Amino acid sequence: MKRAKKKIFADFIAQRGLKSTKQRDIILDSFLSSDRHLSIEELYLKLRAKHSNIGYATVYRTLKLFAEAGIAREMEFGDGQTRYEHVVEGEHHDHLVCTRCGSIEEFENQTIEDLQTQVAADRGFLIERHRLELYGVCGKCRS
Amino acid sequence: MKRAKKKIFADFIAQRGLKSTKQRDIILDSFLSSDRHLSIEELYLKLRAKHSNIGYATVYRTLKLFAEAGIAREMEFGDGQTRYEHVVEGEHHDHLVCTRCGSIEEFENQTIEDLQTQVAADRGFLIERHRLELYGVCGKCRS
DNA sequence: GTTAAAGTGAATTCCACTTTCAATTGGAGC
DNA sequence: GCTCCAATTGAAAGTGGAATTCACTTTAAC
Repeated sequence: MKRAKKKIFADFIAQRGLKSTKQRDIILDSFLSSDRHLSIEELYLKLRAKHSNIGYATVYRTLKLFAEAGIAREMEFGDGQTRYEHVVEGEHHDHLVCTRCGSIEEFENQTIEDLQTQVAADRGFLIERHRLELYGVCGKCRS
Repeated sequence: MKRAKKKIFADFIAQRGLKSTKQRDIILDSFLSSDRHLSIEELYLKLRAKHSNIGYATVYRTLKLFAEAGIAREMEFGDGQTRYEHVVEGEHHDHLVCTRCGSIEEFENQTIEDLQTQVAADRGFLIERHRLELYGVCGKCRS
């Protein structure tokens, strides 16, 4: 899967006439082997540990590129930081966010999706995207 | 209803040992007779038109107070600005946000709520609150 | 190898709040 | 009404994360 993502990004780069650089390679590598919901800051700090010469701006711009290339998605869970999550082809999911430990789980529910579409249709509204987040206490924190 | 909200806020003020000031009265009045999803900036500008002596910081702090008093709720719809919506006793609703004109509609769907609770329960997760927003094009913008 | 376009990163700016602080103002007790 | 003091106000300064600038570097296509 990591291969596939790299391929997608390489194609994106080529198709847009952009350049392949070692910073982008490093950032992509690090992103792909990271937690599924990473903020710019977190990735930047992680990178600094090994590559002290990569700037915040580059991480910021590269993540934006990932989003444009379709291998990452921008998310925000109310802590004021934009997070980037890995995009899996054809998959859509919503989130369960633990307000104690901050962990983020994912879930899918087609029935909920269908109901959303119906609610919108009833009002002549055409849905482009949605966000559904459930905040609460995860199993681990409850026990 | 406007009366009821004013009563709630007056009680809140009294109970917390805070003071009743003309700025707070003016801001509350303006808030209650406004659109249901107002940003600080929007309310501030609206107020400036009639009362040039009310500062941004006061509007900001007063809206926070409204939220604490339970007559307003903080919301954020991805445009980077915090919005305050009117709270109606015992009511819960989600939002339909038009990405063209920025209008915000509300809706309720108990079945969706129930499914959310069930999804969470299946994972040992206890929901405290949630956010569900559908982004797309409203009926008006489509026609 | 040359070179022009693309990329980089330290530093700066932007922006939406948030807090500070000196001056002002309710309001409880005379 | 008058005093006193904590609460309030608003201009201005501060914050923190995002976004942009700009003076170099690198790439990659000749």
